[in-house]
Order: sequence, then structure tokens, then C-alpha cells
Amino acid sequence: MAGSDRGSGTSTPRKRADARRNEATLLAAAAAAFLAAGVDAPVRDIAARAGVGVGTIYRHFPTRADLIVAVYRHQVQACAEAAPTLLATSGTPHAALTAWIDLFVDFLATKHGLAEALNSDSAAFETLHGYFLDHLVPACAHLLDAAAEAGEIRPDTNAEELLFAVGNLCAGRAPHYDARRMVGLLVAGLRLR
Amino acid sequence: MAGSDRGSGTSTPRKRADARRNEATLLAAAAAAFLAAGVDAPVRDIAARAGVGVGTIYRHFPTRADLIVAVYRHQVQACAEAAPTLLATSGTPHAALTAWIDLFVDFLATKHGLAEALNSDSAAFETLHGYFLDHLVPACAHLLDAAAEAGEIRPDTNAEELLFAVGNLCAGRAPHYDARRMVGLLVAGLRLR
DNA sequence: GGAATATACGGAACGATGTTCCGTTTGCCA
DNA sequence: TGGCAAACGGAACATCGTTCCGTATATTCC
Repeated sequence: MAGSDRGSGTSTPRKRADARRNEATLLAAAAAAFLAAGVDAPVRDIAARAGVGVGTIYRHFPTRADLIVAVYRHQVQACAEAAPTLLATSGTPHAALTAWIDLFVDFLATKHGLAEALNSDSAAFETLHGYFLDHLVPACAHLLDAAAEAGEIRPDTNAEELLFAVGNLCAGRAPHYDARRMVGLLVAGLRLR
Repeated sequence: MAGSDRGSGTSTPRKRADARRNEATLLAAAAAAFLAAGVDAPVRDIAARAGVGVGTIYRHFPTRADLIVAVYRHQVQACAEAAPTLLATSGTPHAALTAWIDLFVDFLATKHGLAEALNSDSAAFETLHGYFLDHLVPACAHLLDAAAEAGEIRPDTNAEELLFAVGNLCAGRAPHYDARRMVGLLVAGLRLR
């Protein structure tokens, strides 16, 4: 986690100093651009913010998904790690599930275009899709299992599908639309009656 | 509804024959293009299919939303009109609601990109948004009211928000994602327990 | 310290797409 | 039939993602 000059197995020769510097600059620039214009911010804008050419972006982050993942990696990880904690501190598994999904919704709601990108079937976003799924599905499945075992929800619920649905509900904004409430309805629909 | 040469109040002079012909051709071409490539089909493709220049498209349908509305107008109307029928023939209001929403989902699911466009907050799609809302919200509200009155669902449900959520759930496709099931969960969440 | 070399950089260039604009064509009416 | 307003076509412009290659520079080796 802390190491930075080791690749997978075969030793990666270590990148040039300017390359590492640019990568960090680019990450900061992208974060700023995403905040200002959403995750669809034009490549040229990000490059300009970082003071580099567009080629440099593509060299470091071949697809937009790679850049998005790099920018939000820590927040996704934090979200995933919150699941067991919530399960331990909440009254019931269903309460923990609800709280955790709220966390996820809060995360998505503050990133314009992220939910849309997440649910795009474009091949370019497959990496993004995969990253989120790899990290968040196990966390969600854990909560789902606990709630199912406690007899609170129907046992056949698929974590991947649920997260995808939540992502969809968070995509798009409208005057009288509250994604949180709709997600709440969805989670309520999970409950056994 | 059947008249075609009257504007609002001041008499519209009636369009030229070639203009009327092109409009019909364009509608057919757009329908075909939407079917083949989704509602985001390139303007040039539609123009080519119709054998007209791109300028002609913009003259008849200033925004893509106008074109989409024109293409799907009849289906939307049919969907709206199905609501009272379903209410009369279904066992319970909630059953009618479920059936009607299934209808809506089926409609959306067969139009690639429509749900996405519907929930886009882009100003260009405001017309589309408005059209769907104007026609479908009353139909849905009717069913919602009936179900609420029968004590089947929570009475504070907003039709516009619900439809928007259903649209969102239908946007985006993934290997293990079934929009119908998720919509079912959402509607189940409406029920009083 | 001073080349040699691989690495990284910058930005021009290309293709796709939406949108506008204006010279040309054509239906319509007198 | 002549004239004009309506409509047309498609070139032209703007934006954006993506690629590519000549140039610059960090690193290494002597």
C-alpha cells in the first residue's frame, strides 16, 4: 500500500522523476476539474489545469476510467471499509445496510456524472465499473448476508444488481427528485413483510 | 386533434407540400435510426436515411427532443390511456399500478438511450422531459391515488418522482442487471407493511 | 563532468458529431 | 406564367476524444 516502486512480480524500473511529479499534478488537476465540471470534464481542461499537454494525460491514464478510479480510489476504499464497522455498531443488520447505502449515495451524489459513467455500458468505462464492483460488492454482500440471515430481507438479493440500481437512481437530477428517498424506497422493497 | 392547419389563435398559413412530405419522411427515418442505433443516432445518419440535408432536420425539429417526442408520441399516449383501463380491470389498485409500470418499463426498455435522455438534466432535453411528464404523470398519479385510497401504499408518494426513478432504473444496462426486477423492488417499497 | 540512451513531453493533426448559415431551388398564388 | 416567400442542401464552424511523432530531458555509464 505504501510502496511505490514495485510492480507485480517483475521489478518495474521505477519511473522518471518528472513523470511521477506529473502524475501527482494530474491527479490534483483532475480532482479540481471533476469538482467544477463533473467527471466528464474535457481532457483539454484537465491538461490545462495541470499545465501539461493532452498526450501526458493519456500516457498516465489511458482511459478516463483510469483517471476517475485514481481520483476516487481512497473514498471508495473508505466506503468499503465502513461496512463491517457499521454492522458492528448498528442495532440491526438492516439498519447497517441502510446506513451504508446512505454513505454510498452521499458519495455518488457529490460527484456529477459519476453515477452516469458507472452505469454506462461503454467499453471505455469497463475499468471503472470493475473497480467499483470489486471493492463495493463484497462490502454490500456482507451486509446483505447478515440481514438475510437475520430474516429481515429476502435472501435472494444480488449485491451487484442492487448497487447498480442504486447507482442508476443517483444518476440524473431533476427539480423535485430526491435520489435518497428513492433509494430508501428500493431498500424498503427488500424487506420481508 | 385531427386538424392540421391551425396554429394557436392566429391562423398558421399551412405548410408547403414538400415540407409536409419531408416531415413525414423524417419521422420514419428517425424511427428507423432510433431502432438501429438508439435515440442518440447521429443527425447525419437520420438525414441520410431520409435523403435530406441536415438543415432540414433542424428546421422541422429544432432539438433532438422534438424529434424524439414526435417519434414516440403515439406510444406515450397509448401508455397514458392504458392507466384507467388497467384500474378498471385489475383486482386491486396496486395490481393496476404494477401492471401499468410494467408497461412503461417495457416501453423504455425497448428504446436504447431513451431513459438516459429522459433523465438528462441537459437543457436540450427539457422538452422531452416535459412531454413525458405532462402525459404520464397524471396517469400514474391516478393509479397512485387509487392505491393510496385503498390503503395499499403510503399516501405521500409523488408520481413525478416515482416515474423519474423508474426511468433511472431503466437507464443503463449490465450483464446481471434486470431493470424490471429493480423496478419491482421499488414499487414493493411503496407498500404499507 | 560529459555524452548516450531511453523515457517522457507537448501539441498539432485527425475523425466524429452537433449546429449554424446562406446561396439555391421550388411550391404556391395571383 | 411570373414573382416571391418558403424550404432545401450541405459547406463551414466549433467542440471533443484520441493518436502520433519530433523534441526535450532525466538517468546512466564512462
